[in-house]
Amino acid sequence: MAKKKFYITTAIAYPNGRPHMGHALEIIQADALARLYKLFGEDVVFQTGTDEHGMKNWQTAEKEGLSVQDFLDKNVKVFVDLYKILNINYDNFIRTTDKNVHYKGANALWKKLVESGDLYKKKYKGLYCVGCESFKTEKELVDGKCPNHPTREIQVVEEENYFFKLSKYSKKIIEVIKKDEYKVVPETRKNEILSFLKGAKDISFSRPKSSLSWGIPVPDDEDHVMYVWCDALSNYITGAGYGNNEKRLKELWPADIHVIGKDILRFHAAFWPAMLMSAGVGLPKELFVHGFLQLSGMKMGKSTGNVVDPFAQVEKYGIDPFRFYILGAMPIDSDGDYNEEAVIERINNELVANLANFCYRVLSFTNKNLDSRISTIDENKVIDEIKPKFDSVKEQFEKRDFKQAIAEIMEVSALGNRYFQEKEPWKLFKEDEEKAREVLGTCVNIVKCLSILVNPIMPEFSSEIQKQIGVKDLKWKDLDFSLSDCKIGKAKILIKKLENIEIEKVFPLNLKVAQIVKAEEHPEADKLVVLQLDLGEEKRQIVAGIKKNYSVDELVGKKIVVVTNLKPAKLRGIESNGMLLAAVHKDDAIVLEVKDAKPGTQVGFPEYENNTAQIKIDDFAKVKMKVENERAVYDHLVLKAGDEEVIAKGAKDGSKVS
RNA sequence: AGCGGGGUAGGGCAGUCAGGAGUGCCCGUCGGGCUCAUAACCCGAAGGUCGGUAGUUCAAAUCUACCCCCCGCUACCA
Repeated sequence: MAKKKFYITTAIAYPNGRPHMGHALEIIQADALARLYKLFGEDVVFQTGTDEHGMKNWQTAEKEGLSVQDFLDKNVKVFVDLYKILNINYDNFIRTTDKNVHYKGANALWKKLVESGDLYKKKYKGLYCVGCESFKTEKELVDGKCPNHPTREIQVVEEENYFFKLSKYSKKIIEVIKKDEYKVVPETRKNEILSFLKGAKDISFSRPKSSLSWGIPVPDDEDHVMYVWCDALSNYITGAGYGNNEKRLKELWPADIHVIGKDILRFHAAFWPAMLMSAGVGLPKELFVHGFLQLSGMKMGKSTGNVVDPFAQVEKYGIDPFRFYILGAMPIDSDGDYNEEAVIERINNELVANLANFCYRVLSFTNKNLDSRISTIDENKVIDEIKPKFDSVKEQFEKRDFKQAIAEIMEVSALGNRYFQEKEPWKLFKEDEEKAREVLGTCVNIVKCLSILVNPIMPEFSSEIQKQIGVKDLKWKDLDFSLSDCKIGKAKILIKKLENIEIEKVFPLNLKVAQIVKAEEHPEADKLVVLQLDLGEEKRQIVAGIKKNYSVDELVGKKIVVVTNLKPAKLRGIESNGMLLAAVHKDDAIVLEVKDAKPGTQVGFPEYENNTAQIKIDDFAKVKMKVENERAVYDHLVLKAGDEEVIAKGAKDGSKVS
């Protein structure tokens, strides 16, 4: 029998829109693992793909005026393009709309579950929200309404669906997860799923064709379509040959690692193993669950045009540095942070200054002063210090802690830098060339080892360094100091320090100075006042909730700050076209004012661009501005109208500005 | 509100599960060294009541209980 291959997968992406940073994160992590196990000498098969059924895809396609298939083809291509740009070395790309491979496999799996007696039909009566297109539980409702669509009525809908006996398997699954036969990494996720499994109920496994037409038909029952579990999760085995290529399946399955995000833990650590058990298929060995990337400083979302686009980021920072940052940004058991200032900092001060510079420094020195030749190396202290690091790096990789693995690698090059400094070869080579050759021999070997260690993270950099040394395709077992009496190639700078990079910072609000020309009490409300404003070029009417704090008379003539890009709304029947800014602390509200600035003057922060796109009230609520010293402060910057600081007179420090 | 994450030096983090002198990393600041290298590298210093209170203990950043504060998600969520 052929040797078992090392099979690693990512979750399949839902190609309903463009790929975002999260997709980049997951595929980079999986790719790094795939490369790691190749270094270890495994025969790796790496699969990714797309999850193409479901109402959302269907609807979005319709909205764009395309046939579903055209829509999907178009979107999937963008994912494939991204993976190419990211230097992702996958072997198989599975699409759930693939009739030859996937449909066959999914059908085979369904039939197996039927044979095991684990699928049964049940009438399901549920509370259905048309807005969400999904069933809600009693608990999720707020005052009997869907929290996301409070204006719509919840309908009681009765459907007949197939159900899968998850409950039958929950005990067994708890066992295998506890024993690490199905290893859930990290620990926190393992605990989480174990507590979920205790109360696991059977799951709905199909949808009537009438409510979900875009999916795989249930075998022998035309009225039903498979729900996402059998349709999507099954990709891991169908792509490996289940139901379509038994020989291949034997080589690949069980999967060695599934890489997924924390949001789909339940499906992979509970539903999926239960399905496999029911079908009599072995379980995957490991489930590696990553957190999310928080896009700090720019988390305003789509409406403000502030989405971080992985394509643009790679373009800006380069593939390897981007991979380096992404992998280094994720703590093993919590969310990571992506912000461009940190990206630049880490690339410049760690990647370039420490590691890349060490490589160049060593190789170019050897080129220039030693005729590119190194000799045998002495037994020496630095080697003893470095050798144990190889195991530490491996250990961290095996824990899937890329962040720590990178930290360990950086220590190797830091040790190299220190050694170079101590030995002062730039002096030594003038007095004792042979001695200098030994020192550089040691250094070149360190560079060689670094090129191996760093390979899963930065494949391009790794192979380029090896090229410069004159070696190729080194594996983990080549981590040694055996390179001697040889000539190296020409040194080149591979990763440059980033300078003059512009980080586009957008302040989500478009603020202007407005003078109150008229103020009246709102006839229908006891908290609101209606203000007529002069904004220089234009007039506006806004409604503000400050009746308790100000009389209408004292408001007239004030020059205040108004949000001008807010979607207009009617408040108790009167249209409000904007919102004034005030410092709010409990029941106090103090209006932000300016003295000299003319009506219509742009208000903002010179460091930020002002967003002009219209935003919704929820987006506005996300803007964190606070009072410090009677000034409005955002990101440590003081809000200004031209040169003039905007004042909230008498406002307490820490008051929210809203 | 529910769920999740967090509060450790001026900023950003690791350390906490298996308690043992505040140990460490990156940036910033200050001082020194080096000049091979991408103004990179090396050495050193200043800077902390480890969110609070109470407890367990010979010993608590770490364990227990209670409390306070921040953030994220319910949405393009991998």
